[in-house]
Amino acid sequence: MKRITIKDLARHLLLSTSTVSRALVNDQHIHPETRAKVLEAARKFGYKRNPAALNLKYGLSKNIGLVVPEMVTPFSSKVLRGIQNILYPLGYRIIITESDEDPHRERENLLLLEEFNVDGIIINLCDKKQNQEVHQQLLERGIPLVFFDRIPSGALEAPQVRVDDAKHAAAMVEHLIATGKKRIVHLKGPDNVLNSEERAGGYIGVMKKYGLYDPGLVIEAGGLSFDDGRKAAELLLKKAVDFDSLFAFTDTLAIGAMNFLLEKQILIPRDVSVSSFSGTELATMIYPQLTSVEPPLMRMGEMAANLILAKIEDIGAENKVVFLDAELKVRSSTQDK
Amino acid sequence: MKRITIKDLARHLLLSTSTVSRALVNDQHIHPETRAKVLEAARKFGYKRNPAALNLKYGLSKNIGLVVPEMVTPFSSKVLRGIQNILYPLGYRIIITESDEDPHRERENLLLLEEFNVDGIIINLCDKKQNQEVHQQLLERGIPLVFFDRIPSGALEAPQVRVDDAKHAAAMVEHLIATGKKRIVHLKGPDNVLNSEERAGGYIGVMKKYGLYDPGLVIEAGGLSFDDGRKAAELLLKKAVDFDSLFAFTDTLAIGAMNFLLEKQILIPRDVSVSSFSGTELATMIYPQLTSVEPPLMRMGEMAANLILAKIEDIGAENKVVFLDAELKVRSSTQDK
DNA sequence: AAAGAACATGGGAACGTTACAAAAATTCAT
DNA sequence: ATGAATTTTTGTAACGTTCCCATGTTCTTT
Repeated sequence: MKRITIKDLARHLLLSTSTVSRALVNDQHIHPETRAKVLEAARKFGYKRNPAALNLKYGLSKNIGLVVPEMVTPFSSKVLRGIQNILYPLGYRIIITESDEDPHRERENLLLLEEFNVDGIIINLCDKKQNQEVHQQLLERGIPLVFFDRIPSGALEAPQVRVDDAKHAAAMVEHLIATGKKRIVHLKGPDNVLNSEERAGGYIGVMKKYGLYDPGLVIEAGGLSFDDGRKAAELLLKKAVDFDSLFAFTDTLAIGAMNFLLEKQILIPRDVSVSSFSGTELATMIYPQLTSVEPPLMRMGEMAANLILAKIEDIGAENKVVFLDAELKVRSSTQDK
Repeated sequence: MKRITIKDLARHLLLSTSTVSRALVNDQHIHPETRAKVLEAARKFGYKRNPAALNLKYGLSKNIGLVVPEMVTPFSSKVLRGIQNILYPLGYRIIITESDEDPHRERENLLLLEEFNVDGIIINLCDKKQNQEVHQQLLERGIPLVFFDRIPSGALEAPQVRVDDAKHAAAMVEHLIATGKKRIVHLKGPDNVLNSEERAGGYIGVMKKYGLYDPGLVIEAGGLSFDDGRKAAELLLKKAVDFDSLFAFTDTLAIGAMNFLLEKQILIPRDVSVSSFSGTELATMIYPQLTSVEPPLMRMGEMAANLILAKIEDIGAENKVVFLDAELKVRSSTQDK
């Protein structure tokens, strides 16, 4: 089926392509009657402008790349939703790539997206500094980047959307303490993620404030998967750490740990209460439901989309760092009932 | 940053654009030495062919659309992974849209993708017949469709990738019976999904074979969400249905039901064993882990990608219906230990 | 040595759209 | 009525690439 082009319309209406084009873009230098006729014919024949032609003409592909560490949990999907909300109505296409928590794949994804001629890239890092030269390079080549959630350690000239990790981690620990917990384990995220340090910082601050801090309570997960969570819990038991609650860097870690504890007949929340950061739907899919700090993921996506649009429009636009407020959702994993 | 074009290379090398082009596409009518020079310059200046120009020239956008009901569970992500495996190396971009289990949004997504000028669409339906005119229309306009997992009820001229729902459902029921269960509830999928009927068919067949069939054991879920699963379980208890196990249409339904049962102190698998179809990572994220029929999702995606490629290459290609073999994964939700 | 074959390169059109300059048609003021 | 001002329309180049045709080289073959 051949696509209807402006030429087809022009031929049919005995007008020049320029006139038809002007009618379609609502230019002022055109007779209202002519415009009406063109619009009518366009409707009738189902004319749609050819994005490729525009791309070629303006050098803008109307493609935005998205790079995320994984899509197994609903985290990225939620952010994607937000991005789509903003970008689809504007005619942008979104190309998604998964890094699989592997900086090497992240690098490949970024280069692939550049190949695809994207107008900009929205990215959730898998490593706080591994690909910094690539990011820098992309920026220098005029491809704007926007970081969200997991941000780079160095000072890159790019906007960011994030939450205040330390603040919300602190709030969570306060919550645990308020429910009477004293031996709160922090399942810290891996070193290669900047947020690990910040959330741990929030935890340590509050623990110290109440005189509860004990370095033995902090245990670092090797990665961010369920399995890493399991292994961390296993280690806790093996080391015979005395604990009454657990605050994990992430949903996945918390759930992995929780499952291991349940297998060992440790009841939640009766014996140990469990909580996490970066809560997604996952937190409500499991039993018992997981208390978690939930960032407004959809808004995060919308914000990131708006920031990238601003950068596309004006490459010199300010590199804002936007902090969004997360919500502390208390669920059954931290309250006996 | 200006993109390097063939013209730039031509100017620099004092050659015509035709020659440069020929060197780059490895045409035979070119002196090896010239080709080497061009390739070297291309490498040095970081030349990349402009996809938009090719799109315009050949009328192919190298965009493939993907339409899925949801991305909250890892189901679609897994399929996407498979699709990417095949299509990204070939320079295709994949544009993802979510229908949110809403035929109206599915329709909008399809039209959006058409607007985006995709070369083909891979789709997992949210309703077996709601948008059939749209699908038909797209096919008529020369946009190939490939269906996977949830397929249309009518006979559309399009390839499909699926599993044998009845067969695998039957296998699951056999498994439950083999573990000594007799009162097996089937949490049937909603009417608007074709697979519901087929999986229920497999269930009924085996139940009858063993003389265990009782219509009272079949309960239809209103939808496919966790909540629909919860509600179904609630209904089971309210109706005081006597059952010792449960086979759900889907992971999400099974998990929703399971959580409700757990809340009511019904232990799994001690009191009731639970199983599902279309298992994803979700099945292993929960406690106890869920026994499930797991279709090879990544291969499903790869298959779908290959089928759409065949159709793009030759619109008249055969409309194959590919059946993939699913695996029955037995986990703790159906075995006492 | 000449004619033809084989090879290597250049020129230009085409894909669909828009923007600018130019031309044509219309309106207006005197 | 007539030139000037204004409105409307047209022609054309350009975006980057490829491909066909034409032209110019070099190499065979007799």
